[in-house]
Amino acid sequence: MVKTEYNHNAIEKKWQQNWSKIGLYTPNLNDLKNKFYNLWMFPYPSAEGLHAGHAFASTGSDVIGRYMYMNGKNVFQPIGYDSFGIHSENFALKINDHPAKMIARTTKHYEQQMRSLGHAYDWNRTVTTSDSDYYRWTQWLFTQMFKAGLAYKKKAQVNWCPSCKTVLADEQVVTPAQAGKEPKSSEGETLKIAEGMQVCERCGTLVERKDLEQWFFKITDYANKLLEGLEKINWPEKIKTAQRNWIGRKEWIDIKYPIDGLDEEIVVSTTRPDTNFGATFIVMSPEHPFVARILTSEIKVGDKIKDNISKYVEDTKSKSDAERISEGREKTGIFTNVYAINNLNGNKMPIYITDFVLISVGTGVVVGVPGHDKRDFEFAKKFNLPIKRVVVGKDGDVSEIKRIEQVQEEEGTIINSEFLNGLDVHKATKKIMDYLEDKGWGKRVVRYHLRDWLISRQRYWGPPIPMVYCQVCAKNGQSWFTQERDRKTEVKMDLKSMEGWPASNICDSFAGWYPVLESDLPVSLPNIKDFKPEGTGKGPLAKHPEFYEVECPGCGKKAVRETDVSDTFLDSAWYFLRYPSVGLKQKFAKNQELPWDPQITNDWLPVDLYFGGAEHAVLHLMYARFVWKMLVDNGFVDKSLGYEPFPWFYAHGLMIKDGAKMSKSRGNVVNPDEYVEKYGADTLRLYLMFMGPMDGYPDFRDTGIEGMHKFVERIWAIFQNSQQFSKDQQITIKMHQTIKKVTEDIQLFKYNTAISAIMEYVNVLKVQTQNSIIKSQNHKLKSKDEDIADWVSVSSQYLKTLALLLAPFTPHLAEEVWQQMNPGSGSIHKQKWPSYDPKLVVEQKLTIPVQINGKLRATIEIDREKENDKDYVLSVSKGNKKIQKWLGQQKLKKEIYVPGRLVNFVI
RNA sequence: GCCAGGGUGGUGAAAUCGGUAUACACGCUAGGUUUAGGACCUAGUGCCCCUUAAAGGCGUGCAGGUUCAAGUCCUGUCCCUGGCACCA
Repeated sequence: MVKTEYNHNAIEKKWQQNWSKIGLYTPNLNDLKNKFYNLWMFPYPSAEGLHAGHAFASTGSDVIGRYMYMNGKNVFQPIGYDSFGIHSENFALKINDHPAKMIARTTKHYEQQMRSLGHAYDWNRTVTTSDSDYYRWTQWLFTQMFKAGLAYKKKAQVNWCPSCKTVLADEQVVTPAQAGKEPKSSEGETLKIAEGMQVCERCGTLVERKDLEQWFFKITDYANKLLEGLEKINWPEKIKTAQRNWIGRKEWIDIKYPIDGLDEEIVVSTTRPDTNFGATFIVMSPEHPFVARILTSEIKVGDKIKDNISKYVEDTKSKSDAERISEGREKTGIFTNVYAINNLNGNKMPIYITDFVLISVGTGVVVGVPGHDKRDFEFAKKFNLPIKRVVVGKDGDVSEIKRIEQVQEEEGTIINSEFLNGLDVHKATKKIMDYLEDKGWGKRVVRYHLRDWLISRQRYWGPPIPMVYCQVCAKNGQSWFTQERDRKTEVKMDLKSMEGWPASNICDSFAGWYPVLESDLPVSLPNIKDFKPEGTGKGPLAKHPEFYEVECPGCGKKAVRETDVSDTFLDSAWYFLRYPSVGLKQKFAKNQELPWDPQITNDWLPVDLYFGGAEHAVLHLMYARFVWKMLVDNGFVDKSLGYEPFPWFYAHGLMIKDGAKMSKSRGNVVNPDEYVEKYGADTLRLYLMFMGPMDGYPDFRDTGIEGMHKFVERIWAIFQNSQQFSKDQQITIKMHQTIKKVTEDIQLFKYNTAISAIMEYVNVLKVQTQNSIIKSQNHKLKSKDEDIADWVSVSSQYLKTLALLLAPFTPHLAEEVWQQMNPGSGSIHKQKWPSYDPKLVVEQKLTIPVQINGKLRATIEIDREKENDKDYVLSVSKGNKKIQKWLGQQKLKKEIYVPGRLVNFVI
């Protein structure tokens, strides 16, 4: 055997340079035949550099891209940097650097790292979200949101991270487990994980609530569209479920109860009216208008009670929602001295005011059913209210009955409901909803859990929100909307046609606000030194009059610019639209500038395969879908492209190290660079893909990668000894089987089993190599008997196939051996993926297990042609010595033969 | 609490229209080669019984069931991971 060492460093570098030189991965985007837009979620360039988890995910995406390439697809595989935003800024603050400087450094480092992994990225079309050339369009997107009536500023109780010193969207407030961080107090001390903990997705600090005026995007307008769209897309079920849960569509019923002695009604909302027969009281949020009317004495309840209520309402004001509904907290409340009447049974129910009922949920009034609800039960115990349970019959929902029995042991009366007898929860709910609507006592309402997207951030490193506020215009009730209305009236647009105009009826609420003129974009982020967040509720730009003092776009007088920046997730909500248009002229349409070329966009979108992490289930993946839908609805993206940006999404898993998620604080971050240096990118890629299924949570281990390195060297050795192969039916069959297996597995992202199939094939070749050494010595003597030409061509076919199958996993090695074998034939990555002959994937000999009473006792070998000859197979089985011994004098009860699978004798 | 998904050797994991459980690797053991180590090569490696071999018994979280046959299907149960949650 000839031994030549495989110099991975030199060979990998050589091919990376060559591919770049010949532009192998820069597709001609005007060639639309078989387009395949293969997208991997772009990383944010942290100061620590790319870690092995990135390499795992990106290689997974690269393998399928390369496979598609070899299957005749015109693959576009771009890469960029999510470099704007809080994550990058936090790193810059940590290392005491300016984010702009840091990003310039880290993106360079990332590029170098990603190039070294040998991914097939089109380096001519990259995107960096902090470039003004990019964020100009993020700002443009904001103005379009505003003009579509989908952006508004409102004072609200919002999530506040005391460490990042900014507000956060609901989606960015998570459990410590989701953040993958240990929870921290606002002082930065590490806390023990407790149930219900809500932390900042970025830094793990316990989130607080603050009342602040903030910009929101009306994603709630799209709740139903976001929900419906999930039905048609090829996404993992768990991601779809997460989005469904987050959108939280539920059918409620608002039920009217007359108030005893008053000409009033109270509207209670519920999703479980089936338990309504067991209602014994009503609880109302302190913010409810009914309470306000008590306090103004419009509704008379007596002075003493009124005073108590007034005090209780005041007390509640100091408490956050989270605090009010926190588990285990003792129930509090005030009786109003007013009763409501349950239409269903005429029962009088006392009305209480309590803080565990939130005005933001339903109608802010809840009917108390202590027999069926834990909170109501606690409340009833505290205020000595009756407890009643509704039994809906033996055939009812089992868990429901169990729950009832549990309470029954404690106290209360049982009501047998004939009305709902025998129905499960869903049917009972439907029946009573129908009944209540028929009687006119209730009305079905669809409600969503989804909340509007809080878009402003009191930080520096982001696109300044391109909005201007003018006090003069505000006083006059003027805004962009009033101007637009006037303009439209002036050009004699049919006013009726404006009915659908999103903001035609909201002009008032936007008094004073103007988007920055499109021609004035970008609103550049000034290079300031005091960019550190201070936590005042205003961003660092608020200290710079030279930034915020501007002319009003409406009246030309002095006005102020918004000083908050937008959320990072806005940057990443549209980047995939930008990639194909990078490098093209900015002015794409006749009358309107767009961030993308409409033609190229129509040709290349939507994304064919989106490859990314499951952690973005309700963040990026929800925001991007929303933005896309808005762009389609407002004519910026052609309807014909469909209403979903990612029809196919694959969620890869997460690599761990020593049983935990990689993080710098744990000190378990694996840097791919040292492995690339020591073993080569091909070995690393192969190891990462072999560790386990792509959607799993593989643990990185050094010993594993050493094993893979040996495998790579073994492959190299086989190619260096290629002349010693001879034709062999066993190898031919194995080759066809391997092509089949690898092809099928890659399509299912089962790279680990695809690689093990290649290993089996290599093991067969290896045995052959050894046998060949002996054979080739005899060969000279017998060469007349053999067809040498055939011998050579078959031999090279075995190896060519091996190289082709390896190409997506080990692109450099495959290229090197391919060029050795086929000089001048072009890159292996442009070759056609091998196909298999279905006739040649089956072996001529079959091994059939023979069982006695279902236990394996022997195996027999038969010819493939005899596969369906039951009598023959059974007689061979009975002729087997071991089986004869087992059968002996026993009576054969039954003989089973599953053709080609097994034989079973029952005795 | 509700909704998904999952529990297989010392380790990562294969195998689910029911049909040879543990493929492929890692690790380990023994031998070869080597001055030694590493590397490489060969053999072995689920557990139990046994001097060894042959033969056998037991084995996919646990307890049952269906079946000629169960990791795979059914019932119950325990545990783990993820999503939602005093949402009324």
